[in-house]
Amino acid sequence: MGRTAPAVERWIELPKNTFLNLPADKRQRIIDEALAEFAAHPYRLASLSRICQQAGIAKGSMYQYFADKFDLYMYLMNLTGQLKLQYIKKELDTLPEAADLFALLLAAAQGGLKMARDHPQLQRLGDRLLHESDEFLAQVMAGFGGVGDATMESWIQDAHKRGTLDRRVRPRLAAYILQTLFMGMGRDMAAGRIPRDDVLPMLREVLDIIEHGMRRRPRPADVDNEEVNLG
Amino acid sequence: MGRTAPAVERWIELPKNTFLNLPADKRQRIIDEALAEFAAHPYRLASLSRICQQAGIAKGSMYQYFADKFDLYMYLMNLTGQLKLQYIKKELDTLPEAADLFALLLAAAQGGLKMARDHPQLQRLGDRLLHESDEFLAQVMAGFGGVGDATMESWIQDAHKRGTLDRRVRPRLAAYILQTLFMGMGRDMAAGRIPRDDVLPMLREVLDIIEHGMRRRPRPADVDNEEVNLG
Amino acid sequence: MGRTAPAVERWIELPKNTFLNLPADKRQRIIDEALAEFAAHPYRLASLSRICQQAGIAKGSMYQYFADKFDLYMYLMNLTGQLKLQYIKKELDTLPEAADLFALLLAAAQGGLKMARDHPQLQRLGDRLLHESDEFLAQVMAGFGGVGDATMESWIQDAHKRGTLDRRVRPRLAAYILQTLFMGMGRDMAAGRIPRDDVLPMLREVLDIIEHGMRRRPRPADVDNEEVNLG
Amino acid sequence: MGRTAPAVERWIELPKNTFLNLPADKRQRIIDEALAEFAAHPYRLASLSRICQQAGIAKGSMYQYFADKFDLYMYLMNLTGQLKLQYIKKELDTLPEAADLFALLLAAAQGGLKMARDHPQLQRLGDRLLHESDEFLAQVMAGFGGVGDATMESWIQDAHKRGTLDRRVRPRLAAYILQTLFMGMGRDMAAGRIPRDDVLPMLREVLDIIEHGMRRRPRPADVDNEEVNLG
DNA sequence: AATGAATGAGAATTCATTCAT
DNA sequence: TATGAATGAATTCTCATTCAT
Repeated sequence: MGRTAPAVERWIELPKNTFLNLPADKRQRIIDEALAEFAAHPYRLASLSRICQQAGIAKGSMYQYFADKFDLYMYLMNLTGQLKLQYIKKELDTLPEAADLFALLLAAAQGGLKMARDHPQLQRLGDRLLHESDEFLAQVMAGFGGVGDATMESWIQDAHKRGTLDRRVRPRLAAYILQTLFMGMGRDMAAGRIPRDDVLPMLREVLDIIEHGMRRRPRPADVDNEEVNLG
Repeated sequence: MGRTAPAVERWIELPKNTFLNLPADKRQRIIDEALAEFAAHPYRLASLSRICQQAGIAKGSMYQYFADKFDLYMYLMNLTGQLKLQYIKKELDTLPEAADLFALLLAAAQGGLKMARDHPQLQRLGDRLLHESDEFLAQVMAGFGGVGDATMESWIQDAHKRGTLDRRVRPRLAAYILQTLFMGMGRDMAAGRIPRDDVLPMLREVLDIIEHGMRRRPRPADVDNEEVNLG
Repeated sequence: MGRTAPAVERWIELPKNTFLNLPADKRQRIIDEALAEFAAHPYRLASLSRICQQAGIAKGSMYQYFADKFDLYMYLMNLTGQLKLQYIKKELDTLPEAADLFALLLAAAQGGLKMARDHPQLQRLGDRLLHESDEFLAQVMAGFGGVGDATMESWIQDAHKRGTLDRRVRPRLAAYILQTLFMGMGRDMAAGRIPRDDVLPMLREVLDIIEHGMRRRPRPADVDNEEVNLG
Repeated sequence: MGRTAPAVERWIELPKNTFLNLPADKRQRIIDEALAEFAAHPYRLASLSRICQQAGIAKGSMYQYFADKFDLYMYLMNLTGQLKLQYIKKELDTLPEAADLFALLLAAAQGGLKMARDHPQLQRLGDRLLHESDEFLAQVMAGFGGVGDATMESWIQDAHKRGTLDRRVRPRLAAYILQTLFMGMGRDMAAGRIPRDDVLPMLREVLDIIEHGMRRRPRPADVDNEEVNLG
């Protein structure tokens, strides 16, 4: 699947100049059709022939723009990542300097979910990644430098320092819970399992629960009682 | 992809007698290799040729055992479902009659995660399903009689009646949060992103947070204040 | 297709004793299903698996009864030929000793068509033969000793001697015309293109025309005139 | 076998431009080999692999030229139909305006037989059609706009009006007799059972007999007498 | 004598990629 | 720079035949 060339080399070629010099509308057309195809099928089943046919270009031309199928795919993944960052940054910029952890989380998640809502295909493109074969996933990940949910973890550590969160809540775990829920909601919305308009209100409900779950707990005694039940 | 034959008829053929009469080790060998293949690739890309080659049987033989690729796939899905039910049932049986909601949840999730830990391939097989085409998914689901995560929702409703949970926590949403987290953990563990031995302790931590997030909140006034923060 | 063994050897094996010793009903069952299959598909597409399944015998058993697919096929072809001869003979036996040519023809054709009517599958089995590949046809024909439409030719020669027919009608040609028409009608009836009940009256009409076309022509002059038109 | 796509859509693709733009000799080579294959085997058994191998092209290339096996087949059938019409038209054009029925028939049949003589494979291709499954036949026929042997029947009706034919000769039956004989002769010649050079003289002899059989009969009384013989 | 599991060649079709124009 | 024809390996599935029990 794909090639065996080392990831670094791959990265360099990304799209050829021939592609970047293309008239904007033609370039966009190709991007759109490629996205539609890769969002609709797993990598191996996405068909270059179909993309070319839909975009109205010759099959040979695609190879003037990108080294191969994998190159095109990585280009799209890159676009996706950049766009998501933009969305998130835009939401965070609306916050006051000293915003509370859950305000940050809500803003970030809103950014992500808004992107998923505005560009469901990009969301699906990303989701598919988790379900590609391991070899393929490794190949793709080699291209990205560990996209880092480290950011979220650091937020949580900050909140700990401020004493907002219960001390037993490990930052790693908290980040994991939040990421998992956000990704799941994004996936389900992109797949149409959650109506578009429900997703932001739903996000608030989820965060409300999580916040209560993580905040400093008033009377440790109660907690211990319950922990007995859990055992 | 697959066929259009009515689900009921399909069900009957499932594996042919030829397969069931096979010596146990040979049968297991075929199951193992098929699982490995279907766990590693989406349905359409999973290759019968590869399975046969790995299992050391002739390509034609596979068609003595199963009607076609889809039949083999459904057989594996069936095994998975049955096994998962066993795991969950076993955990639930250890609970006292009048167990608390979170005790139930912990037990059920423990069951699921133990299966995922013991049989990561089965877990991945199930996960892939979400990423197949809608059409294919419908075809597979037609074969199963509504697997029902209604159970979890009904548990939550019971807890509401007993007054354990905050009244603003909607059962649907609560069930969604829990399912998403459990599925995510199962997937990540099966993919090796969570070490096997960490998963059960981690599950407790997660449930602890969620429980605190959903339980009855002492002073409603505080909650309202916090909602301001979230805006 | 089939084998390359010399035709004569083939002939000898025809059905093995294991088949002839079979209980009559089981034997008949096999014959029936085999006929249905070979009548419905060209040789290469007729499926032994299907025959066995329909007849309720094991695939291996078929090879206890017949050397191979071709052997079974030839056995059926043989049955067909014998049955057709019986039908024809029966019709001819109803005629007076010194029957006229066209009475003979009508009787013979009636015999053939009655068989086609009573056993459309046998008729189709025979018809298919003409459309098998040349190699296959040669192989089959090698098994039959030129089934002989010589009989018909000799009848016509007799009629010539009696002066019934126009002297310009060559026996070979006359036989060809009649055979072609009879075969065509048989085929069309077996294929359902002619209703069963219409076939015998239709045969009379056809023979009526042919008879008038072949009988001694009163005034040769007229004929010559028309021959000018035909040129 | 084949597809279920509506006939009209099919028609459009017939051969792709890729095929039409091919150098003439290569295109012809492919047509020749395809004809040889489809003339030698029923549709289902005709092998694209064999055609490609014989024509010296890659298997994948065939799918650049035609949508699928059925498309190639229909293309050949089309060629056949067009060519046959040309042959027949050419013969009919040699006739005077007010030609006699049997002059028309002779001309038309000569056209058909000349085509069969010049292109025996095309003839066999058409003949096979009768022995395909009804379902397949319907699919093919859906692509043709009713080839119409109504023409011949109308000729015969005209002849009736002019009083050339005996009034007891039904046009339907007459047309059937002629069609059956012509088709039979075409088939037998294409299969090599009639020497090429014999076929046109033979056709004259056949038509001479048929003409005498159908023309107005001088003394009805005689005819009745003969009918007694036929009984 | 009867079984039925095993086999492997061969079928149609798809697709990323190359290369001459 | 753009084209689109050519390629061949890979896919699922069928079937007559063999052979150990």
